[in-house]
Amino acid sequence: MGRTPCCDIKGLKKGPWTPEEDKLLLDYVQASGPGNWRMLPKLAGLNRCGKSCRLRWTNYLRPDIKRGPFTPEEHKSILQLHAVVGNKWSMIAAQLPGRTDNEIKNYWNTNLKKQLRQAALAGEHPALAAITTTADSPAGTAATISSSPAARHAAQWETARLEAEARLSLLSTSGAAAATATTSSSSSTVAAADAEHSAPDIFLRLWNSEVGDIFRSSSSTAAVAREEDAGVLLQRQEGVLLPMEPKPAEDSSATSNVTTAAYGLTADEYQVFLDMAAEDLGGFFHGGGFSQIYQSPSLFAEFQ
DNA sequence: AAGTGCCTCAACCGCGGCGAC
DNA sequence: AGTCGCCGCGGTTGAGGCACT
Repeated sequence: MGRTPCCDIKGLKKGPWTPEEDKLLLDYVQASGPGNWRMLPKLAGLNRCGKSCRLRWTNYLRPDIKRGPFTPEEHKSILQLHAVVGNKWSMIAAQLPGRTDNEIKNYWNTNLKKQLRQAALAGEHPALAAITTTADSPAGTAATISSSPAARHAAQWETARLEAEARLSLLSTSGAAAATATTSSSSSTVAAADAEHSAPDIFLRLWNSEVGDIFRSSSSTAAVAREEDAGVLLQRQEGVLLPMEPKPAEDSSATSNVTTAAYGLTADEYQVFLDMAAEDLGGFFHGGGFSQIYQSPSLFAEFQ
């Protein structure tokens, strides 16, 4: 390849946008619509790369962007969606109308992750401690999981399950505290709202569903050995996932065998499992997500 | 009032996916 | 089938604002 990135072109402006540049971009997009970001700067009279223009539009200038602090519903949705899909910010953003992936990512990194870590360091949630610390470490869980899809998937499910369980525990604790304490902090507001909703956790519901049954039955026996075989660099210690010493990379030709062997499934069976999970989650996502569920009593009842 | 450290968030960077050729 | 180029995503950075001493 070796293609020169568009932003390497000399003379293009970088850094903060001026109001004049914003107006040029806004006027052009409103007149012609977004698209062809590569050509847009030239057509709009901007001395910026297309990438920068797209980012400015999607994260700041778009008219449907919602400003202001996250609501308790949004807060909870982010927590639960993150437990299910991980750092798929665009996927999470798609469930929160008016919120950008960048905004959610920042919110998570500066707010939610800190909250979880503080709770973990307080000794209330050892599982969270392992998750939040290893996830931050370059040599931690996410970074050291092998490239095997099955291994990644197994680790994601396991991590999400532990995180969801710990979070439920955290919410029940903080919710009870919020019911007795009368502070005005945003976190207690959120906790109070959570306690008020006491809604089921999407991940635990999925975990306890038919999809989870299949996953558990196919992966529970000799789980540790399988995780090692599959290259999942984790070890379980009293319910806490800890990073293991890295093993030499698997031969790529053997990866598909490892994939299915890790679960004790044939390739077809594994695909069926993935399809079922996708279908279950897909229905959830296409149904409008958590905000939709919370706003609709019938949907909420159905979800329980 | 000045200095310092922390936090937030807009913006950048690098990479991968995917369609066009 | 291979290459090119655009787009979008996730991780990271750093300037500016804020709180604290």
